Amino acid sequence: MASISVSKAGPVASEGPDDPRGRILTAAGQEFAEKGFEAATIRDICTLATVNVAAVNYYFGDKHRLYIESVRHAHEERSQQVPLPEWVDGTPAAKKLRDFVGNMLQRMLGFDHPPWQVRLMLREILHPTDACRELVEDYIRPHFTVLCSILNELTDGEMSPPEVRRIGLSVVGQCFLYRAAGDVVGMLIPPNEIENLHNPVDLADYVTSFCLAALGKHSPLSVEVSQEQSLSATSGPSDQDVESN
Amino acid sequence: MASISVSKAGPVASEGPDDPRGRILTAAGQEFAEKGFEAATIRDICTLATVNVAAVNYYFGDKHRLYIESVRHAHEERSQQVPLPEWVDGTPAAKKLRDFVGNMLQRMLGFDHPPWQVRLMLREILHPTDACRELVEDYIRPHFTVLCSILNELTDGEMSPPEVRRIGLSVVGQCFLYRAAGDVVGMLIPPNEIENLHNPVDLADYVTSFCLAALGKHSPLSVEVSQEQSLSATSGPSDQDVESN
DNA sequence: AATGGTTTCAAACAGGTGTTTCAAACGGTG
DNA sequence: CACCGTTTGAAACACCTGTTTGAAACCATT
Repeated sequence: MASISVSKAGPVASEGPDDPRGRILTAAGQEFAEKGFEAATIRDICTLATVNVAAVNYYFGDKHRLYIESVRHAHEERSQQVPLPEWVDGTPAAKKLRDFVGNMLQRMLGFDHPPWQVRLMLREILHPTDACRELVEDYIRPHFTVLCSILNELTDGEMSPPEVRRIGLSVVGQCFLYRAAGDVVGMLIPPNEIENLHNPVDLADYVTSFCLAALGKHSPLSVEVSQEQSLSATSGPSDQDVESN
Repeated sequence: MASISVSKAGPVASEGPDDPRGRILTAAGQEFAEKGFEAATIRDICTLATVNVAAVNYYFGDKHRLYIESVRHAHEERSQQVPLPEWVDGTPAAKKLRDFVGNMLQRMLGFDHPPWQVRLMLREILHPTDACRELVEDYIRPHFTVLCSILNELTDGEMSPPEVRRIGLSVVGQCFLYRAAGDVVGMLIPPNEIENLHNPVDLADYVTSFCLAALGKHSPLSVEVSQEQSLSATSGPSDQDVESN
Protein backbone atom coordinates (compact mmCIF):
# COMPACT_ATOMS: atom_id res chain seq x y z
CA MET A 1 0.00 0.00 0.00
CA ALA A 2 2.62 2.48 1.04
CA SER A 3 5.40 0.73 -0.80
CA ILE A 4 6.25 2.05 -4.22
CA SER A 5 8.39 -1.01 -4.90
CA VAL A 6 9.12 -1.79 -8.53
CA SER A 7 9.29 -5.39 -7.33
CA LYS A 8 9.64 -8.53 -9.43
CA ALA A 9 13.09 -7.71 -10.70
CA GLY A 10 13.35 -11.13 -12.33
CA PRO A 11 12.74 -11.87 -15.96
CA VAL A 12 9.20 -13.14 -15.54
CA ALA A 13 6.50 -13.41 -12.88
CA SER A 14 4.46 -16.39 -13.90
CA GLU A 15 2.29 -18.39 -11.54
CA GLY A 16 1.97 -22.12 -11.49
CA PRO A 17 2.47 -25.28 -9.51
CA ASP A 18 6.06 -25.75 -10.68
CA ASP A 19 7.07 -22.12 -11.03
CA PRO A 20 10.81 -22.06 -10.27
CA ARG A 21 10.72 -18.48 -9.03
CA GLY A 22 8.02 -19.33 -6.53
CA ARG A 23 9.82 -22.46 -5.40
CA ILE A 24 12.99 -20.45 -4.77
CA LEU A 25 11.02 -17.81 -2.88
CA THR A 26 9.45 -20.40 -0.59
CA ALA A 27 12.66 -22.34 -0.04
CA ALA A 28 14.57 -19.12 0.65
CA GLY A 29 11.94 -18.00 3.15
CA GLN A 30 12.23 -21.24 5.06
CA GLU A 31 16.01 -21.22 5.08
CA PHE A 32 16.31 -17.54 5.97
CA ALA A 33 13.71 -17.93 8.72
CA GLU A 34 15.52 -20.86 10.28
CA LYS A 35 19.16 -19.83 9.90
CA GLY A 36 19.23 -16.11 9.21
CA PHE A 37 20.61 -14.26 6.23
CA GLU A 38 24.29 -15.10 6.66
CA ALA A 39 23.99 -18.72 7.72
CA ALA A 40 21.52 -19.66 5.00
CA THR A 41 23.36 -20.61 1.82
CA ILE A 42 22.22 -20.22 -1.74
CA ARG A 43 23.21 -23.83 -2.38
CA ASP A 44 20.94 -25.16 0.37
CA ILE A 45 18.11 -22.96 -0.83
CA CYS A 46 18.47 -24.19 -4.38
CA THR A 47 18.72 -27.80 -3.28
CA LEU A 48 15.50 -27.38 -1.29
CA ALA A 49 13.85 -25.76 -4.29
CA THR A 50 15.24 -28.41 -6.69
CA VAL A 51 16.77 -25.70 -8.81
CA ASN A 52 20.24 -24.91 -10.06
CA VAL A 53 22.36 -22.41 -8.14
CA ALA A 54 22.47 -20.11 -11.14
CA ALA A 55 18.69 -19.71 -10.97
CA VAL A 56 18.78 -17.40 -7.98
CA ASN A 57 21.08 -15.07 -9.85
CA TYR A 58 18.92 -15.35 -12.94
CA TYR A 59 15.64 -14.56 -11.16
CA PHE A 60 16.73 -12.26 -8.36
CA GLY A 61 20.18 -10.92 -9.19
CA ASP A 62 21.86 -11.74 -5.91
CA LYS A 63 21.32 -13.12 -2.43
CA HIS A 64 20.36 -9.79 -0.90
CA ARG A 65 17.57 -9.09 -3.37
CA LEU A 66 16.35 -12.66 -2.92
CA TYR A 67 16.11 -11.98 0.81
CA ILE A 68 14.14 -8.77 0.30
CA GLU A 69 11.70 -10.53 -2.00
CA SER A 70 11.30 -13.49 0.32
CA VAL A 71 10.34 -11.21 3.22
CA ARG A 72 7.78 -9.51 1.00
CA HIS A 73 6.50 -12.89 -0.12
CA ALA A 74 6.23 -14.02 3.51
CA HIS A 75 4.06 -11.19 4.80
CA GLU A 76 1.88 -11.22 1.70
CA GLU A 77 1.20 -14.90 2.25
CA ARG A 78 0.62 -14.47 5.97
CA SER A 79 -1.84 -11.64 5.35
CA GLN A 80 -3.98 -14.01 3.33
CA GLN A 81 -3.58 -16.91 5.75
CA VAL A 82 -4.75 -14.99 8.83
CA PRO A 83 -6.74 -11.90 7.77
CA LEU A 84 -8.01 -9.35 10.24
CA PRO A 85 -11.42 -10.07 11.78
CA GLU A 86 -14.36 -8.02 10.53
CA TRP A 87 -17.15 -6.90 12.80
CA VAL A 88 -20.76 -5.96 12.23
CA ASP A 89 -21.84 -2.51 13.36
CA GLY A 90 -22.64 -2.33 17.02
CA THR A 91 -20.15 -4.97 18.11
CA PRO A 92 -18.96 -4.04 21.62
CA ALA A 93 -15.44 -2.67 21.68
CA ALA A 94 -14.50 -5.21 24.37
CA LYS A 95 -15.40 -8.06 22.05
CA LYS A 96 -13.49 -6.44 19.21
CA LEU A 97 -10.46 -6.23 21.47
CA ARG A 98 -10.75 -9.91 22.41
CA ASP A 99 -11.10 -10.87 18.76
CA PHE A 100 -8.15 -8.74 17.76
CA VAL A 101 -5.89 -10.14 20.46
CA GLY A 102 -6.94 -13.68 19.58
CA ASN A 103 -6.25 -12.97 15.93
CA MET A 104 -2.85 -11.49 16.72
CA LEU A 105 -1.83 -14.42 18.89
CA GLN A 106 -3.00 -16.84 16.24
CA ARG A 107 -0.99 -14.96 13.65
CA MET A 108 2.10 -14.86 15.86
CA LEU A 109 2.00 -18.26 17.49
CA GLY A 110 -0.23 -20.33 15.24
CA PHE A 111 -2.11 -23.25 16.66
CA ASP A 112 0.61 -25.58 15.61
CA HIS A 113 4.28 -24.55 15.50
CA PRO A 114 4.53 -21.12 13.92
CA PRO A 115 4.94 -21.14 10.14
CA TRP A 116 8.18 -19.99 8.64
CA GLN A 117 6.59 -16.79 7.36
CA VAL A 118 6.17 -15.50 10.91
CA ARG A 119 9.66 -16.49 11.98
CA LEU A 120 11.12 -14.71 8.96
CA MET A 121 9.15 -11.56 9.73
CA LEU A 122 10.25 -11.80 13.34
CA ARG A 123 13.89 -11.84 12.29
CA GLU A 124 13.30 -8.69 10.29
CA ILE A 125 11.63 -7.00 13.27
CA LEU A 126 14.46 -7.93 15.61
CA HIS A 127 17.34 -7.08 13.30
CA PRO A 128 15.88 -4.74 10.67
CA THR A 129 17.38 -4.56 7.21
CA ASP A 130 16.16 -2.90 4.02
CA ALA A 131 13.10 -5.14 4.01
CA CYS A 132 11.81 -3.77 7.31
CA ARG A 133 10.24 -0.51 6.20
CA GLU A 134 7.92 -2.20 3.75
CA LEU A 135 7.06 -4.87 6.32
CA VAL A 136 6.06 -2.19 8.81
CA GLU A 137 4.07 -0.07 6.41
CA ASP A 138 2.23 -2.87 4.62
CA TYR A 139 1.75 -5.35 7.45
CA ILE A 140 2.42 -4.08 10.97
CA ARG A 141 1.09 -0.52 10.84
CA PRO A 142 -2.34 -1.44 9.46
CA HIS A 143 -2.80 -3.98 12.24
CA PHE A 144 -1.58 -1.54 14.87
CA THR A 145 -3.94 1.13 13.57
CA VAL A 146 -6.90 -1.21 13.95
CA LEU A 147 -5.86 -1.98 17.51
CA CYS A 148 -5.60 1.71 18.34
CA SER A 149 -9.02 2.46 16.91
CA ILE A 150 -10.50 -0.32 19.04
CA LEU A 151 -8.82 1.05 22.14
CA ASN A 152 -10.00 4.54 21.27
CA GLU A 153 -13.55 3.30 20.94
CA LEU A 154 -13.18 1.39 24.18
CA THR A 155 -12.21 4.49 26.13
CA ASP A 156 -14.88 6.65 24.49
CA GLY A 157 -12.25 8.98 23.05
CA GLU A 158 -11.14 10.06 26.50
CA MET A 159 -7.49 9.39 25.78
CA SER A 160 -5.18 11.24 23.42
CA PRO A 161 -3.81 9.35 20.42
CA PRO A 162 -0.34 9.10 21.99
CA GLU A 163 -1.84 7.57 25.13
CA VAL A 164 -3.89 5.17 23.04
CA ARG A 165 -0.76 4.11 21.17
CA ARG A 166 1.01 3.47 24.45
CA ILE A 167 -1.82 1.21 25.61
CA GLY A 168 -1.65 -0.51 22.24
CA LEU A 169 2.03 -1.24 22.71
CA SER A 170 1.24 -2.75 26.11
CA VAL A 171 -1.19 -5.15 24.46
CA VAL A 172 1.22 -6.03 21.68
CA GLY A 173 4.11 -6.41 24.08
CA GLN A 174 2.38 -9.02 26.19
CA CYS A 175 1.77 -11.15 23.10
CA PHE A 176 5.10 -10.41 21.46
CA LEU A 177 7.03 -11.81 24.40
CA TYR A 178 5.68 -15.29 23.77
CA ARG A 179 6.62 -15.16 20.11
CA ALA A 180 10.06 -13.62 20.39
CA ALA A 181 11.23 -15.13 23.66
CA GLY A 182 9.06 -18.24 23.67
CA ASP A 183 11.97 -20.55 24.34
CA VAL A 184 13.04 -18.62 27.43
CA VAL A 185 9.45 -18.41 28.67
CA GLY A 186 9.34 -22.17 28.30
CA MET A 187 12.39 -22.44 30.54
CA LEU A 188 10.92 -20.14 33.20
CA ILE A 189 7.47 -21.71 33.35
CA PRO A 190 6.71 -25.40 34.08
CA PRO A 191 5.60 -27.26 30.94
CA ASN A 192 2.09 -28.14 32.14
CA GLU A 193 1.55 -24.52 33.13
CA ILE A 194 2.46 -23.50 29.58
CA GLU A 195 -0.27 -25.72 28.20
CA ASN A 196 -2.87 -24.63 30.71
CA LEU A 197 -2.36 -20.88 30.97
CA HIS A 198 -0.16 -19.81 28.10
CA ASN A 199 -1.86 -21.32 25.07
CA PRO A 200 -3.15 -18.93 22.40
CA VAL A 201 -6.82 -19.14 23.40
CA ASP A 202 -6.45 -18.67 27.15
CA LEU A 203 -3.77 -16.05 26.57
CA ALA A 204 -6.14 -14.01 24.43
CA ASP A 205 -8.74 -14.06 27.21
CA TYR A 206 -6.15 -13.14 29.80
CA VAL A 207 -4.45 -10.32 27.89
CA THR A 208 -7.83 -8.83 27.05
CA SER A 209 -8.98 -9.00 30.67
CA PHE A 210 -5.70 -7.53 31.88
CA CYS A 211 -6.07 -4.60 29.52
CA LEU A 212 -9.76 -4.05 30.24
CA ALA A 213 -9.08 -4.15 33.97
CA ALA A 214 -6.26 -1.64 33.63
CA LEU A 215 -8.64 0.68 31.77
CA GLY A 216 -11.26 0.22 34.48
CA LYS A 217 -13.70 -1.36 32.06
CA HIS A 218 -14.56 -4.29 34.26
CA SER A 219 -13.70 -5.88 37.58
CA PRO A 220 -9.96 -6.10 38.26
CA LEU A 221 -8.01 -9.28 37.71
CA SER A 222 -7.69 -10.27 41.36
CA VAL A 223 -11.33 -11.29 41.25
CA GLU A 224 -11.25 -14.23 38.89
CA VAL A 225 -13.10 -13.31 35.73
CA SER A 226 -15.25 -15.78 33.83
CA GLN A 227 -16.43 -13.97 30.76
CA GLU A 228 -15.10 -16.48 28.29
CA GLN A 229 -18.57 -17.35 27.05
CA SER A 230 -19.54 -13.77 26.38
CA LEU A 231 -16.24 -12.78 24.79
CA SER A 232 -14.36 -15.70 23.36
CA ALA A 233 -16.59 -16.49 20.39
CA THR A 234 -14.93 -14.78 17.48
CA SER A 235 -16.47 -13.78 14.21
CA GLY A 236 -13.19 -13.66 12.33
CA PRO A 237 -13.08 -15.28 8.90
CA SER A 238 -10.73 -18.05 9.97
CA ASP A 239 -10.18 -19.22 13.49
CA GLN A 240 -7.79 -22.02 12.79
CA ASP A 241 -4.37 -21.83 11.32
CA VAL A 242 -4.08 -22.36 7.61
CA GLU A 243 -0.77 -24.09 7.13
CA SER A 244 0.18 -24.06 3.49
CA ASN A 245 3.22 -25.83 2.01
CA MET B 1 24.78 -20.32 40.70
CA ALA B 2 23.10 -23.19 38.94
CA SER B 3 25.84 -23.62 36.42
CA ILE B 4 28.47 -26.20 37.17
CA SER B 5 30.60 -24.87 34.33
CA VAL B 6 34.28 -25.82 34.45
CA SER B 7 34.78 -22.54 32.57
CA LYS B 8 38.07 -20.85 31.74
CA ALA B 9 39.17 -23.50 29.30
CA GLY B 10 42.12 -21.38 28.25
CA PRO B 11 45.66 -21.75 29.50
CA VAL B 12 45.50 -19.03 32.09
CA ALA B 13 42.96 -16.71 33.70
CA SER B 14 44.96 -13.69 34.70
CA GLU B 15 43.45 -10.26 35.18
CA GLY B 16 44.98 -7.02 34.12
CA PRO B 17 44.61 -3.92 32.00
CA ASP B 18 46.19 -5.50 28.93
CA ASP B 19 45.04 -9.08 29.43
CA PRO B 20 44.72 -10.55 25.91
CA ARG B 21 42.03 -13.03 26.96
CA GLY B 22 39.88 -10.25 28.35
CA ARG B 23 40.44 -8.09 25.28
CA ILE B 24 39.32 -10.94 23.04
CA LEU B 25 36.27 -11.56 25.22
CA THR B 26 35.19 -7.93 25.02
CA ALA B 27 35.87 -7.60 21.31
CA ALA B 28 34.05 -10.86 20.61
CA GLY B 29 31.05 -9.74 22.65
CA GLN B 30 30.77 -6.52 20.68
CA GLU B 31 31.14 -8.23 17.32
CA PHE B 32 28.77 -11.08 18.17
CA ALA B 33 26.21 -8.60 19.57
CA GLU B 34 26.30 -6.48 16.45
CA LYS B 35 26.55 -9.08 13.70
CA GLY B 36 25.54 -12.42 15.18
CA PHE B 37 27.55 -15.60 15.48
CA GLU B 38 27.87 -16.43 11.79
CA ALA B 39 28.50 -12.96 10.42
CA ALA B 40 31.08 -12.02 13.03
CA THR B 41 34.53 -13.18 11.94
CA ILE B 42 37.44 -14.22 14.09
CA ARG B 43 39.68 -11.95 12.07
CA ASP B 44 37.56 -8.87 12.81
CA ILE B 45 37.38 -9.81 16.48
CA CYS B 46 41.15 -10.21 16.68
CA THR B 47 41.77 -6.98 14.84
CA LEU B 48 39.48 -5.18 17.30
CA ALA B 49 41.30 -6.82 20.20
CA THR B 50 44.73 -6.08 18.64
CA VAL B 51 45.61 -9.74 18.85
CA ASN B 52 46.74 -12.39 16.42
CA VAL B 53 44.13 -14.71 14.92
CA ALA B 54 45.80 -17.70 16.51
CA ALA B 55 45.10 -16.27 19.97
CA VAL B 56 41.43 -17.16 19.91
CA ASN B 57 42.32 -20.77 19.26
CA TYR B 58 45.01 -20.62 21.92
CA TYR B 59 42.75 -19.19 24.62
CA PHE B 60 39.34 -20.60 23.73
CA GLY B 61 39.84 -23.56 21.41
CA ASP B 62 37.42 -22.50 18.71
CA LYS B 63 34.86 -19.89 17.69
CA HIS B 64 31.94 -21.67 19.34
CA ARG B 65 33.55 -21.86 22.77
CA LEU B 66 34.58 -18.22 22.40
CA TYR B 67 30.94 -17.36 21.83
CA ILE B 68 29.78 -19.29 24.90
CA GLU B 69 32.37 -17.56 27.05
CA SER B 70 31.54 -14.12 25.66
CA VAL B 71 27.86 -14.56 26.54
CA ARG B 72 28.83 -15.60 30.06
CA HIS B 73 31.18 -12.64 30.27
CA ALA B 74 28.41 -10.33 29.09
CA HIS B 75 25.81 -11.22 31.69
CA GLU B 76 28.37 -11.32 34.48
CA GLU B 77 29.43 -7.79 33.60
CA ARG B 78 25.86 -6.57 33.24
CA SER B 79 24.92 -8.02 36.63
CA GLN B 80 27.55 -5.83 38.22
CA GLN B 81 26.71 -2.76 36.15
CA VAL B 82 23.00 -2.72 37.03
CA PRO B 83 22.38 -4.76 40.20
CA LEU B 84 18.91 -5.39 41.56
CA PRO B 85 17.51 -2.75 43.91
CA GLU B 86 17.41 -3.57 47.61
CA TRP B 87 14.62 -2.43 49.86
CA VAL B 88 14.36 -1.75 53.59
CA ASP B 89 11.70 -3.68 55.47
CA GLY B 90 8.29 -2.17 55.21
CA THR B 91 8.76 -0.72 51.75
CA PRO B 92 5.34 -0.74 50.03
CA ALA B 93 5.02 -3.43 47.38
CA ALA B 94 3.87 -0.81 44.87
CA LYS B 95 7.10 1.10 45.29
CA LYS B 96 9.09 -2.10 44.97
CA LEU B 97 7.29 -2.80 41.71
CA ARG B 98 8.07 0.66 40.39
CA ASP B 99 11.71 0.29 41.37
CA PHE B 100 11.94 -3.13 39.80
CA VAL B 101 10.40 -2.02 36.52
CA GLY B 102 12.64 1.03 36.44
CA ASN B 103 15.64 -1.17 37.10
CA MET B 104 14.62 -3.63 34.40
CA LEU B 105 14.10 -0.89 31.83
CA GLN B 106 17.41 0.65 32.73
CA ARG B 107 19.08 -2.71 32.34
CA MET B 108 17.38 -3.38 29.02
CA LEU B 109 17.43 0.05 27.42
CA GLY B 110 20.14 1.90 29.30
CA PHE B 111 20.00 5.64 29.55
CA ASP B 112 22.27 5.97 26.59
CA HIS B 113 22.24 3.50 23.71
CA PRO B 114 22.11 -0.01 25.11
CA PRO B 115 25.49 -1.55 25.81
CA TRP B 116 26.64 -4.49 23.75
CA GLN B 117 26.21 -6.84 26.69
CA VAL B 118 22.43 -6.47 26.53
CA ARG B 119 22.28 -6.83 22.78
CA LEU B 120 24.33 -10.01 22.97
CA MET B 121 22.05 -11.46 25.65
CA LEU B 122 19.05 -10.46 23.56
CA ARG B 123 20.37 -12.43 20.62
CA GLU B 124 20.70 -15.46 22.83
CA ILE B 125 17.13 -15.03 24.09
CA LEU B 126 15.75 -14.71 20.58
CA HIS B 127 17.73 -17.52 18.99
CA PRO B 128 18.89 -19.72 21.87
CA THR B 129 22.07 -21.77 21.58
CA ASP B 130 24.04 -23.70 24.17
CA ALA B 131 24.73 -20.52 26.09
CA CYS B 132 21.06 -19.89 26.79
CA ARG B 133 20.44 -22.27 29.70
CA GLU B 134 23.14 -20.70 31.82
CA LEU B 135 21.95 -17.21 30.90
CA VAL B 136 18.44 -18.08 32.05
CA GLU B 137 19.44 -19.77 35.28
CA ASP B 138 22.09 -17.29 36.38
CA TYR B 139 20.62 -14.05 35.12
CA ILE B 140 17.01 -14.13 33.99
CA ARG B 141 15.38 -16.50 36.49
CA PRO B 142 16.69 -14.70 39.60
CA HIS B 143 15.27 -11.42 38.31
CA PHE B 144 11.97 -13.01 37.38
CA THR B 145 11.71 -14.61 40.81
CA VAL B 146 12.12 -11.23 42.48
CA LEU B 147 9.37 -9.78 40.28
CA CYS B 148 7.02 -12.63 41.15
CA SER B 149 7.62 -12.22 44.87
CA ILE B 150 6.83 -8.51 44.58
CA LEU B 151 3.61 -9.28 42.70
CA ASN B 152 2.72 -11.92 45.27
CA GLU B 153 3.23 -9.42 48.07
CA LEU B 154 1.22 -6.85 46.12
CA THR B 155 -1.80 -9.12 45.84
CA ASP B 156 -1.57 -10.30 49.47
CA GLY B 157 -1.07 -13.89 48.35
CA GLU B 158 -4.51 -14.03 46.80
CA MET B 159 -3.21 -15.39 43.50
CA SER B 160 -1.71 -18.78 42.79
CA PRO B 161 1.94 -18.91 41.73
CA PRO B 162 1.00 -19.69 38.10
CA GLU B 163 -1.26 -16.64 38.01
CA VAL B 164 1.47 -14.51 39.54
CA ARG B 165 3.92 -15.73 36.93
CA ARG B 166 1.46 -14.81 34.19
CA ILE B 167 1.15 -11.28 35.55
CA GLY B 168 4.95 -11.16 35.73
CA LEU B 169 5.22 -12.03 32.06
CA SER B 170 2.78 -9.22 31.28
CA VAL B 171 5.06 -6.77 33.02
CA VAL B 172 8.18 -8.13 31.35
CA GLY B 173 6.49 -8.25 27.96
CA GLN B 174 5.62 -4.58 27.97
CA CYS B 175 9.26 -3.68 28.62
CA PHE B 176 10.71 -6.37 26.38
CA LEU B 177 8.91 -5.02 23.32
CA TYR B 178 10.88 -1.78 23.47
CA ARG B 179 14.18 -3.64 23.71
CA ALA B 180 13.60 -6.35 21.12
CA ALA B 181 11.47 -4.44 18.62
CA GLY B 182 12.63 -0.93 19.44
CA ASP B 183 13.36 -0.08 15.83
CA VAL B 184 9.86 -1.04 14.70
CA VAL B 185 8.31 0.85 17.62
CA GLY B 186 10.30 3.84 16.47
CA MET B 187 8.76 3.50 13.03
CA LEU B 188 5.21 3.25 14.43
CA ILE B 189 5.42 6.15 16.86
CA PRO B 190 6.35 9.75 16.01
CA PRO B 191 9.88 10.65 17.21
CA ASN B 192 8.86 13.36 19.67
CA GLU B 193 6.30 11.01 21.17
CA ILE B 194 9.08 8.48 21.75
CA GLU B 195 11.04 11.01 23.75
CA ASN B 196 8.06 12.20 25.74
CA LEU B 197 6.20 9.00 26.58
CA HIS B 198 8.50 6.10 25.80
CA ASN B 199 11.69 7.00 27.63
CA PRO B 200 12.86 4.66 30.39
CA VAL B 201 11.70 6.83 33.29
CA ASP B 202 8.19 7.62 32.06
CA LEU B 203 7.80 4.06 30.80
CA ALA B 204 8.56 2.70 34.25
CA ASP B 205 5.86 4.90 35.75
CA TYR B 206 3.41 3.91 33.05
CA VAL B 207 4.01 0.15 33.10
CA THR B 208 3.76 0.15 36.88
CA SER B 209 0.51 2.12 36.82
CA PHE B 210 -0.90 -0.12 34.10
CA CYS B 211 -0.15 -3.20 36.14
CA LEU B 212 -1.41 -1.74 39.43
CA ALA B 213 -4.60 -0.63 37.74
CA ALA B 214 -5.15 -4.07 36.25
CA LEU B 215 -4.75 -5.55 39.71
CA GLY B 216 -7.22 -3.02 41.10
CA LYS B 217 -4.61 -1.52 43.38
CA HIS B 218 -5.34 2.07 42.50
CA SER B 219 -7.47 4.18 40.20
CA PRO B 220 -7.65 2.91 36.62
CA LEU B 221 -5.55 4.42 33.86
CA SER B 222 -8.33 6.37 32.20
CA VAL B 223 -8.16 8.82 35.05
CA GLU B 224 -4.75 10.33 34.61
CA VAL B 225 -2.50 9.31 37.47
CA SER B 226 0.11 11.59 38.99
CA GLN B 227 1.86 9.54 41.59
CA GLU B 228 5.34 10.06 40.21
CA GLN B 229 6.50 11.87 43.31
CA SER B 230 5.40 9.11 45.64
CA LEU B 231 6.67 6.27 43.48
CA SER B 232 9.44 7.31 41.17
CA ALA B 233 12.20 7.89 43.69
CA THR B 234 14.18 4.67 43.64
CA SER B 235 16.45 3.33 46.31
CA GLY B 236 18.45 1.15 43.95
CA PRO B 237 22.21 1.22 44.29
CA SER B 238 22.77 2.82 40.89
CA ASP B 239 20.22 4.81 38.97
CA GLN B 240 22.37 5.81 36.08
CA ASP B 241 23.89 3.58 33.48
CA VAL B 242 27.45 2.51 34.01
CA GLU B 243 28.93 2.28 30.56
CA SER B 244 32.25 0.52 30.69
CA ASN B 245 34.52 0.04 27.70
C1' DA C 1 73.84 -16.96 30.82
C1' DA C 2 71.11 -21.02 30.02
C1' DT C 3 66.88 -23.33 30.54
C1' DG C 4 62.07 -24.52 29.61
C1' DG C 5 57.44 -23.30 29.57
C1' DT C 6 54.32 -19.77 27.88
C1' DT C 7 52.71 -16.60 24.63
C1' DT C 8 52.79 -14.27 20.05
C1' DC C 9 53.21 -14.03 15.14
C1' DA C 10 53.05 -14.51 9.96
C1' DA C 11 51.95 -17.80 6.88
C1' DA C 12 49.57 -21.49 5.03
C1' DC C 13 45.69 -24.90 4.76
C1' DA C 14 41.37 -27.04 3.53
C1' DG C 15 36.86 -26.12 2.87
C1' DG C 16 32.79 -23.35 1.82
C1' DT C 17 30.84 -18.96 0.02
C1' DG C 18 28.36 -15.94 -3.57
C1' DT C 19 28.75 -15.26 -8.14
C1' DT C 20 29.79 -15.93 -13.11
C1' DT C 21 30.43 -18.31 -17.28
C1' DC C 22 29.00 -20.44 -21.39
C1' DA C 23 27.07 -24.16 -23.61
C1' DA C 24 23.00 -27.10 -23.80
C1' DA C 25 17.97 -27.67 -23.58
C1' DC C 26 13.56 -25.75 -24.06
C1' DG C 27 9.37 -23.78 -26.33
C1' DG C 28 6.68 -21.00 -28.92
C1' DT C 29 6.63 -18.62 -33.80
C1' DG C 30 7.66 -17.73 -38.69
C1' DC D 1 11.82 -27.37 -39.76
C1' DA D 2 14.64 -23.41 -38.56
C1' DC D 3 14.82 -19.58 -35.80
C1' DC D 4 15.67 -17.09 -31.45
C1' DG D 5 14.73 -15.43 -26.96
C1' DT D 6 14.20 -17.73 -22.55
C1' DT D 7 15.52 -20.91 -19.19
C1' DT D 8 18.49 -24.53 -17.18
C1' DG D 9 22.89 -26.95 -16.13
C1' DA D 10 27.64 -28.25 -14.62
C1' DA D 11 31.75 -26.30 -13.86
C1' DA D 12 34.80 -22.80 -12.66
C1' DC D 13 36.10 -18.41 -10.43
C1' DA D 14 37.73 -15.38 -6.90
C1' DC D 15 37.27 -14.64 -2.35
C1' DC D 16 36.69 -15.34 2.53
C1' DT D 17 36.09 -18.50 6.39
C1' DG D 18 37.80 -21.08 10.77
C1' DT D 19 41.67 -23.44 11.95
C1' DT D 20 46.51 -25.10 12.22
C1' DT D 21 51.36 -24.85 11.92
C1' DG D 22 56.02 -24.09 13.38
C1' DA D 23 59.19 -20.84 14.43
C1' DA D 24 60.24 -16.62 16.89
C1' DA D 25 59.81 -13.74 21.17
C1' DC D 26 59.11 -13.43 25.86
C1' DC D 27 60.03 -14.21 30.79
C1' DA D 28 60.60 -16.01 35.22
C1' DT D 29 63.72 -19.44 37.35
C1' DT D 30 68.02 -21.83 37.85
